Parts: sequence; C-alpha cells; structure tokens
Amino acid sequence: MPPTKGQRTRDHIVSTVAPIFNRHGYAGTTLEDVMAASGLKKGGVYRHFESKDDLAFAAFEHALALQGDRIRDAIVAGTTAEEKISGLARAMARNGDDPPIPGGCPILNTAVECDDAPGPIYTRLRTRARRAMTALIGAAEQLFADGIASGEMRDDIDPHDEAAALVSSLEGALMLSRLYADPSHVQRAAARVEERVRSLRRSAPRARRTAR
Amino acid sequence: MPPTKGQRTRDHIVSTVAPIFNRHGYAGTTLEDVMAASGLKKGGVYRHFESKDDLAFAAFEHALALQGDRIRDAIVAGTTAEEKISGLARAMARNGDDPPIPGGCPILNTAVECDDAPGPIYTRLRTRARRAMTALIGAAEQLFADGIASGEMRDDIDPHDEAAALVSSLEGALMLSRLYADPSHVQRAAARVEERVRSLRRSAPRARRTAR
Amino acid sequence: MPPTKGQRTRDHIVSTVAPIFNRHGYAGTTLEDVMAASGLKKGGVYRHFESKDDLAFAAFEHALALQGDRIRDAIVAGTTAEEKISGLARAMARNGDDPPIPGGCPILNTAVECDDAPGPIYTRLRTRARRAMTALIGAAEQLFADGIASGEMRDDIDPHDEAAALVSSLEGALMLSRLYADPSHVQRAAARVEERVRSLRRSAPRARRTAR
Amino acid sequence: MPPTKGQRTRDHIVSTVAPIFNRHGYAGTTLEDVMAASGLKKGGVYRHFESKDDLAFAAFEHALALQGDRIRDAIVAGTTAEEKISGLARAMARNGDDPPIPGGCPILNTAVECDDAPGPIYTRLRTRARRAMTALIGAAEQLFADGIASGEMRDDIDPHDEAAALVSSLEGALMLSRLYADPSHVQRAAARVEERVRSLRRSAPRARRTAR
DNA sequence: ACCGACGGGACCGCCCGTTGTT
DNA sequence: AACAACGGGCGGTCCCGTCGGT
Repeated sequence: MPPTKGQRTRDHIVSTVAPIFNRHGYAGTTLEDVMAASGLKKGGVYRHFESKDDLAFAAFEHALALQGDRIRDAIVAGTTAEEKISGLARAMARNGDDPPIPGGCPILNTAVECDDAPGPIYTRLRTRARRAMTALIGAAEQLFADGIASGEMRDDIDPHDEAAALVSSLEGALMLSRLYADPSHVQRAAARVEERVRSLRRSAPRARRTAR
Repeated sequence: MPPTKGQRTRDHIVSTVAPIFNRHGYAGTTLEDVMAASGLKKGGVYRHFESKDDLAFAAFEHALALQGDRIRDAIVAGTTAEEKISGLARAMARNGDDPPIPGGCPILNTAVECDDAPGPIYTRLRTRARRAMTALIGAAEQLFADGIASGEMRDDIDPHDEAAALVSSLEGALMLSRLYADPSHVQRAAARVEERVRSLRRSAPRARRTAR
Repeated sequence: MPPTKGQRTRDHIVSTVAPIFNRHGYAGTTLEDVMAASGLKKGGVYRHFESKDDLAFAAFEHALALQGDRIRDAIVAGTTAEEKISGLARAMARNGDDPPIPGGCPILNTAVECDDAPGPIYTRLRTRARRAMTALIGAAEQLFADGIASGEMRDDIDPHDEAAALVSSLEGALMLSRLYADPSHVQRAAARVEERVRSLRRSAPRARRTAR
Repeated sequence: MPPTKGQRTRDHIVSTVAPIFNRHGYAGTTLEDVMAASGLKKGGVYRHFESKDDLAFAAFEHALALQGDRIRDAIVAGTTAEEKISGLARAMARNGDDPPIPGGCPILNTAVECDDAPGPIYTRLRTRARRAMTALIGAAEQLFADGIASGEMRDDIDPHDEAAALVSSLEGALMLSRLYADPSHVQRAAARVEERVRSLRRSAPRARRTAR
C-alpha cells in the first residue's frame, strides 16, 4: 500500500525544511522560510504539524536519520574493525564538503543552540540530540570493542574513551571547517583518526573478521 | 586619567550582557534580556550602542577577551613548552565546569550560530570568530614550534596540525560536556592532550627553556 | 415517508451543535468545536450548511424550538389561566438548573451578543430573536387576556405590560442565576410571578376555562 | 501633582476603548478596533497593557465605574428611601436611551458573554461582574432596609429579595429594550419599580429622612 | 455523502528602534 | 545621561472556506 498523499506531503515538507532548520537553527528559521522551501502556505503546513516546534523536531529527526544512514552504510561497508572505524570517520568528515544534509552535523548544531536555551522545544531537541550522540558514540565504542574481542586491536585501550575522543575531535574539526569554510580541517581529523586506529593494530594480527 | 562615567556604564553593560549573548546566542537574546541584565532601560542602552548588532559584537569581544586572558595566564604560568600546552588545554577544559564566561567557549558558540546564517551581523561575528580562532590555534602552534626549536619535543610533528588537533578535540569535547551537562568529557580531552604532549618528549630531553 | 439520510445527518449536526452555540455564542464557537461535537469533519458539515452562519442560524432555531416546546407543554398542562401562567414561569425558571438546552435561554444569549454587533449574521440572529421574543411575550399576554376574558382575573391590568414584566423579570433573574451559578434567583423570580398572578384573582372567581 | 503623560494616555485608551468592548464583547473586539478608537498603534497600546486581556479588564472596570457613578449620584440625589430607590431605577433605565457607556449595562453584557466561556479572561471578567452585581443589589437592599428602619416603609418585606427583584426586572427589561431598540421596556420597568415602592409606603408615613 | 488537503487571511503578541522629555 | 513613550513590522497560530478525491 503506497503512502497516502498526506504522508507524502508531510515527508516533502520535512525533507525540504530540514536543511533550513539545520543551517539557520530553530530560532533562525521562520515559517516564511518554511513556506518558501516547501511550496505550501501556512494553512497547508499547519495541517501536517501542530506547531513550529513539532515541525522543527520532525526536521531534526529527519536530519539525524540522513546522517545516521550514511554512517551506518560506511560502517557496514568495512570488513575489519579498522575499516569500519575509518569508514565512520570519513563519513563524518564528509560533513565538511558533502554533508548528507546541508549545514553539517545536526547533532553539533542542535547541541550548541540548545545547551543553554530555555523553553520546551529546546529541551525536546536537546534530549533528542543526547540520544543521537549517545548512539553515535556507542556505535564507535562497539567497533573498538569488536576489534579488541577479535584480537585485531590491542586490548590496552578503553573503547568508550577511544570512541569519545574520536567523535570529539571530528566534531570539533567540523566546527573549524565550517567556521573557515574549509573542509580540510575535518579531513585531516579523519586522517588522524585513521592513523590512530592503525597504531592500535596488534603486532601479530590474526584477525580476519570482526563480529557484528 | 580615570574612565569617564559613560565609559564605565558602557563597560557595565557589556560585561553584564556578554553572558546572555554567549548563552542564548544573538537571535536568542532580546533587548528585554539586555535591560534586565544591565539594569538600564532601552534608551540608556542605545546611548552607548547604535544597535543590537553593535552591542552583540562588543559583548562577543568581551567574552573573547575573558577567555583569552585566562588562556594567556595559563600559558605564561608554565615554564616548559609541555607545561604551557598542558596549561592551555586545562584552561580550555575549565569551560566545562568553571568557564570564564557563562555559556562556554564563545568562539564555539558563535561559530556554530553564524556559520550559515544570513545578515550582516552574522558576517561580522563570523569574521571576528575566525580571527579569534586563528589566534588560538596560532598560540598553540607557536608553543609546539617552540618546543621543537628548543629540543624539548620531537621534530617529526607538524606544529600547525598538532595545534589544530588539540583545539578540535577540546572544542568537540566541550560540546559534548555541554550537551550532557557533564564536564568530564572536556576534562578527559585535556588529559588526552597532556598525554599526547608527554609522548612527544625527546628521548634525551636537553630542553632548557621555551621562548616567549 | 421517513426522513432521508441527509436530513438525519443534518438534524444530528444541528442538535449536537446547538448547545455549543448557545453556550459559547456565535463568535465563541469554532468549526473545530462543531466537528468535535458532531463527529463529522469540515467537509461533511459543509455539505449540509453553506456557511458557519447558516449552521449557527439553524442551531439557534433548534434551541428556540426546544425551549418553545417546553414552554408550550407547560402551558397546555394548566387548566386555568393562573395555572398556565405559573407553568410558563416555572418552565422558564428551569433554565436555571435544568434547561432544555445547555446554556440557558437562547433568546437572552443571542439578544445580548447581537444587540450591537455588526455583520449580517448578527442581524439575522437578532431578527430571529426578536420574533421569538415577540412570540413569547405574546403567549403570556394571551394568557392574561384569556384570564380577564373568562373572569378569572381582574380586568384592571394591561395584559401586554403584565406579560412584558413577567418575561423581563424572569430573564433578568436567569441572568443572575447564571452569573452566580445559583438557580435560586430564577426560582424566586418564578415564585414572585406566581404570587403576582394569585394577587390578580378576582374576589369571586367564576372562571370556567381559558381558551387555547 | 498632575497625572503623568503615560497615565493620561492609558486613561485615554481605556475610556475610548471601553465602549467598544461593552458593545462588541471581548471576543468581538479586535486590536484593530482598539487602534482605531484610541489613535495609537499596537506598540503604543502594549506599552500600557500587557495583553488584550488586561486592557479588556481595565475597560470593564471603567465601564462599571461610569455606571456606578451615575447610580450613586441618583441615589444621593434622593432624600427619602423611596426617592433613592426610584432614582436608582431611573438611573438604570437610562441605559435604554442614554447610557453612561454605549452598549448598555456592562454587567449584563459581561455576565452573558462570560457565563459559559472557558479561558482565564472570562473567569476574571465573570468574577468582577459578580462583585459589581453584588454591590448593585447590595446598594438597593440597603435602601430598602433603610426605608424599613426609618419607618418609611412596611416591614413585611425582605430587603434582599426586593432588591434582587428590582435588579432582575430592570436588567431583563433592558435586554428587551436593546433587543428591540426600544427604550420603553426599561422605562416601563422603572415605572413599575416606582409603583411597587409607592405601594410599600406605610399607611402613616412619619419618615422624614432615611439614614445613610 | 463524507473526508483529506490546502489556501488565504486575520489576529495577538513581540521586538527593535526612534523621538521627545526630564 | 537616561528614560518614557510610541511606531512599524514581523512571526506564529488559528480559523473559515473550497476543491478534489473516494
């Protein structure tokens, strides 16, 4: 059964509007922007969303999904833990020049806008951003744990700390890239991550395949 | 010659208002907030600033100065390059639980709000943020260069890349700390920086003194 | 010939919606309320009514009919003019605690909302309210005239003035009852009417039967 | 010390706007109407009132004050209780053709609009209307009590019931007058009140002056 | 016969900036 | 030097009505 017309319109609104919210933030996005991007009038938009807040939340989830899909794809494309982690890093680095959604990493943008802002919408977005970030770090952590378990990697590292360091440096570098409009910062950060992962190889690598 | 009354009032406004802008961003700060924080009415504020934009810019510079002072102090407190770099990292890490200005690193906040926003004020702020970030990375870079020059550190590293990595990971970790309201992320990032710097020590350290 | 399906739906809408209009007034009733009460969607409603105005008018007529029925029943239940008038008064007094339509006397409500409001719908409603009020006063007037004609009542009263006084005091008291959410005001007003009617008895009542 | 300019403007707004609210009701009055009547723009209006609700409440109080003044004046103009009560009745009757505020009795209008309406503003208005109505009935009640105490009136009546009956019939008659745009209804109601009061005279009236 | 979907507009509240005044 | 007062405009929400589909 194909999606109903309403669903299609709703999806259309979300997908066209998500870049606006990701680029300009919640406060910086007006319904005028929404109308211009979606091609609908206010009345039409409000049929599908109860409020600007709801629309912003849906747009955020959409952006998260797009980025999540790309990262997931990069992970499954790798065979070894090292490849998977490198893929994750490169996927995040693409936020610099070829982001899945214009405006770069939605978690970063939302986290910075929401961290001190009052109001229920910011609480909602922050909570969602936390979940997404926890999932991202958790994914990286799992890859490190897999690499250790399979014997591919050294076992004297803390997967969680390693994952947090990876994400931190990539997000920070992405911020730099976006500030200077120069993707090289993230790209070099990704390269550093890959180098780091290489340095974690066991001397006698007998690993052939990471689980999961 | 003591500062005139007008100057003092202007400084008062800037210093009381800077935290608001740093926490809520330019768009999220209203003149109502400004009035409440400064204790002045709109007319009083507009005597010292031509527009909200000018005030926001002045507040941003104030926040930059506060953070810059703290970092500079931490640097000069160290004697070796390693100590200075560690000091810089720890100073930035304090943004997590004891920031020089509420809201955390103003460069990070401004960079993320301004990167895709239209309007002249965002261009001004972005330009200023770039300068500040360039200075920050440049300071770290100089410290690495000094460490190499003095023989304290290995010379097979790229000072600029090292500095960018340092700042990236600290800013990224700060974002995590603020997202989760948990300062441990930046603190662990600072610890990783210190460990990294330690690992750059020359085997036979004959370091005498870093310049500056 | 039984009512067609469309007719039944239309009646259903009117009867479920009339209380809303009577309680909240024309301006205070939205199509959302109408949809919630009737169980239909906007499209369904607009198939039976050309506009909100038409629906409001139909709802008003329905409310008038309900109240009119109750009053008529009370009148025919009495045998003497005095009983009939008392019945009329008590029927109106029931608007205080057990109204035929929630919200109390629709004539009162509509009269007050419409008296100074611009717009065609208010003119329509006002005109209809006048007719209903004229009928109500006329009915009471007729009862007094009957009482006089039959010799049951004194003939030194003006039936029209008497009827207007009756209605005025009951409507005014109903307003008080609704303002204070205390039905005693109308009930006491009805008691005063009954007392007044008793005081109009001829010394030697030879009443046989009032007409109608 | 003369009233400040802001106060004067505020009073100007209230006095020009009160008739609008009294005629069209709260829901029927828009800020456009307010702007047109007061000559100010929204920004100017919102300087003096936090919301439409606050303005409506102030306008209601103003209307109550105007009507209250007129009734008070009519009461103090009389010497005997009978004269005072008659004065009160005639003052209320003037709502039919020469109201102190266009739109007629504000208590009546507000009571009917608010009795079943949800929302905080209606609760506020209803509460205020109750207080005003209680004061009005209380004033009439006091006059009856004074008449009895001074021996001017018969003592076999209940002042409270008498007062409620007086107000009820006048308000109900006012509703009729406004519905038909015919002041004769209230005027005749006032005449009936005067007649009723006359009928309460003691056979041997020795009263010369009512207290209070 | 009923509903989903969308347009168009009005309304309230807010917010920045300017002017007159003290 | 500071403030009260006011203008002008935008942004979000709601609400009535219409049009096409089913």
